[in-house]
Amino acid sequence: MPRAGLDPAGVVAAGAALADEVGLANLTMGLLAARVGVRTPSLYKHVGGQEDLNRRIAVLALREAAEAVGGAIQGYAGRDALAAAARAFRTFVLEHPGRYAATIGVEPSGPDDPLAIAGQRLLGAFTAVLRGYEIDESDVDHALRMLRSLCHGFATLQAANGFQWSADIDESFEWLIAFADRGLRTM
Amino acid sequence: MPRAGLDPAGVVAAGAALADEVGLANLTMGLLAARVGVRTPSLYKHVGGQEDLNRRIAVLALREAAEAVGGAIQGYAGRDALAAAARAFRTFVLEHPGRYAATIGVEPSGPDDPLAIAGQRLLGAFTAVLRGYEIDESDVDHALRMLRSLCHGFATLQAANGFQWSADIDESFEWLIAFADRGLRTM
DNA sequence: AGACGTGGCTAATAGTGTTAGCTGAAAGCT
DNA sequence: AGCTTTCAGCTAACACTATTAGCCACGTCT
Repeated sequence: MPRAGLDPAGVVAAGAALADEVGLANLTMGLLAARVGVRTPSLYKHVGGQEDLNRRIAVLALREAAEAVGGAIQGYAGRDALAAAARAFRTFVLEHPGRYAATIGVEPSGPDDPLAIAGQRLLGAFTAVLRGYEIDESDVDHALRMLRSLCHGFATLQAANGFQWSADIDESFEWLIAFADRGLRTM
Repeated sequence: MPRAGLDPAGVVAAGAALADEVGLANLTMGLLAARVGVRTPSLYKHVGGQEDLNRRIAVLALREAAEAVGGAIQGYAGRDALAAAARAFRTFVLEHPGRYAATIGVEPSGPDDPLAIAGQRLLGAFTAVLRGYEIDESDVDHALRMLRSLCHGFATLQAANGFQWSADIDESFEWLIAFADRGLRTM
């Protein structure tokens, strides 16, 4: 039996890619094993099990999302930064629905959990966007939650085909960005 | 073997209640069977299987949510209606996380699918809220999606414990309602 | 009372996650 | 080089869940 040369990172990356392709719910250990060219039990040499795999995919997704959003806002401020962040976030979720779905419902075990750290990094990117607006210190947390709810809600609803009827979805998203921008500017 | 006197509606109601208690992911056919006092295979006399059960729970949840939101806004308009609708929606999701989770990711098969009809009813309640604002016809769809994204995003993030840090969550939600109201009033 | 439809049962099958224990390939040491 | 050690991958086995097949008794309807 020739070695496949796997490591945890490779397994997680393959799992994330597979989740994007077939949907997180259809990501099975057997399917992943076949994808990386190995029998199912061998996966347990690299990840602790399905739950552990899910957590690691979530960490990967949050890091990538933070990277995408953080990179997109570089050099922008105010409305431009908001638009860039929102678009980057939505694009990420739509291009990687499986790994993003893995982030929903996982709870960090503590403040130094890699999951918590990755989440904070994504949050940090949105916080940077808010610095381009004149917002009271006491409002920043609320505004952050509002942005997160808007982006998360819109992206997940679209990913789940939650918008059935007519109007153009891209147009709605741009409208939504403008709406948030106006609200944040007039505080 | 005395008959248990079950029917589809009863099974679905029990399934929804159980999903709220243990989480949708942990809702197993065996657990549900035990709950209603019957062996697992007997459930298949009332529902088509797990997927069918999930759809039916989703329909129930959407109907109940529409009822809750629709009832809450009766007699109110403008900001009061918006606040009542948002609070009712969030309360419903937090009190019934399992059945609400069942609504995510299910797609109606057609316009006369009970699922689609129930979804439209919920949407209708939010549409009624928007009638209290002076919004261009062309903006209504976008505003509706914005409201839905905000409420869905906030409620699901909170239900999944997505808000980790300090600030008070109820306060954030009220802030969010005020934010949306201000934005909708100044269009 | 007798016939019938049907809700409940047991038994069996398939698929998935996981653990135990073996074995040979790769890496390190003398 | 040869020896040892580690460990990635394998097979076998088990537990749990969904689902189907087929039987049987309860309750209803005439």
